[in-house]
Amino acid sequence: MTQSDRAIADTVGTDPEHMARIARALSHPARIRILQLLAEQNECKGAEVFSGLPLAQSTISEHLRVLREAGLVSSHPVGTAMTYCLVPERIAAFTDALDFVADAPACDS
Amino acid sequence: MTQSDRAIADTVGTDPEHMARIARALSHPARIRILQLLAEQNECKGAEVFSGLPLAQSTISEHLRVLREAGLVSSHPVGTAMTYCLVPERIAAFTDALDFVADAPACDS
DNA sequence: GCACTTAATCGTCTATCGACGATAAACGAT
DNA sequence: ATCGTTTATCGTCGATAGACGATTAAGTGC
Repeated sequence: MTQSDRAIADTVGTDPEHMARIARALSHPARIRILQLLAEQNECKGAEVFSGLPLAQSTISEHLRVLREAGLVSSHPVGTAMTYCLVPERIAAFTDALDFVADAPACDS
Repeated sequence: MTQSDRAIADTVGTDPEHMARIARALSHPARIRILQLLAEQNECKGAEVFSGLPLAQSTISEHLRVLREAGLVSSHPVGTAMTYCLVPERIAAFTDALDFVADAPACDS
């Protein structure tokens, strides 16, 4: 890892606490599914998220809260409903931080 | 996402269960620290991992087990000690899968 | 064989997660 | 104002995670 690589990494945030929080938000299949659903709808669609998963409405709402608190998803009301959007930059920042690990040379043994 | 992108993604594995398992393994600050430590030592060093964190030996051993079971770290005995190595490909595969979400167009609202 | 070092496992405890149904809160429409 | 729709929150429960010290297992060296 070069000096400038390190600088970029610091910008992006390699803080273990922070990275772990993001990973935690990603650590449930339903939440991955939600992100994939949102990624598929390039128009950030409302809460047919609720019908897209075999889980109770309250459960999905909770998953959305976790994703929102991690900054991976944003939401805003639209009439009586809600629109959920990906925040791709946050996910990209996380993968960037991880890449400094992924790009490490493999063990030579 | 193009057709060929999708093919790559499938190869790499966008299965939510699988992705969530990897994220789960990454979801603890101590485990992130361990990966960073291993990435810094380009020679995959033994268990001065144990002295690198303010945690009991048994706790760190447990974290290493989680990382090993997720395939992110490998280990082999060297004399009476142990050598731990990153498996960068596994981490890369995970970030690749995530990038299909990270590369999604941002919400236009 | 016996001591010594190192890592993994066990047992226990507390804290957090994830699921659900029920309820509340916000809003639009009539 | 009331009703229906949509989402968030609450309360509860069982399951899992994470920490630790103690113990076991594996390997080296005498």
